[in-house]
Amino acid sequence: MNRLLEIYRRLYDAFGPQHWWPGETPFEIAVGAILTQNTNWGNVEKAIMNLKKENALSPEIIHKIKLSRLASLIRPAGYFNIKAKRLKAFISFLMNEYEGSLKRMKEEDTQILRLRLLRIHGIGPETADSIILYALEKPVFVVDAYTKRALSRHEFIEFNRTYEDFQKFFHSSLNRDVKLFNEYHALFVKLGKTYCRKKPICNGCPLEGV
DNA sequence: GACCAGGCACATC
DNA sequence: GATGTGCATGGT
Repeated sequence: MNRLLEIYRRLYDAFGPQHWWPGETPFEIAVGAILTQNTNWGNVEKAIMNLKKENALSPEIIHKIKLSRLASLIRPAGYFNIKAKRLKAFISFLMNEYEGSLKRMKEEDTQILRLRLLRIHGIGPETADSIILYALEKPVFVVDAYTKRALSRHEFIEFNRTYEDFQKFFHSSLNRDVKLFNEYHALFVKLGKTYCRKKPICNGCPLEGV
């Protein structure tokens, strides 16, 4: 039995479907992926609400809006000066290379696109993969801090391995399935919020004894 | 008041 | 390649 599928089954049985990503459009998902960097999702929702309220949640508006104005709108998400620049950088890329269209971006070869996203200032591996998986619905596995904690605590792989090492671990033993990767990552986040935090609450953890 | 949250870039050794 | 630091709001 594939151990990673065993973990998936346990998480799914414990928590059920997670209905990710929370967002109405691919563009909103991509914006959320940048805003949620090291930040509680509730704060991101407030920032996105501000953008919607001002009718600013579109590539064209964010592209031309003043940096200081954008920063003040996304203030609740934290790191707002940095994230305003990161949003601008991503959207310049989207406008210049794909006519502001995520549908166009989706047509790009996945590996090429991933490398191009990683060259954008402020887009690292987790953000790039979140955009590819959740906004563009292409099968790459998203690794985050919760995933690393859970797998290292249960001695599957050392915490200090690289992002790519963790990702390969999943890619090499699971089918490249968008739905599976979507649910699996979301379940790791759920697990992390419930049990596998910096200060773990291991009692009752569904991964006990895997 | 301390600690944490769905990272990333940059400096320094 | 490894380690340390700045970025910042809001909930527990």
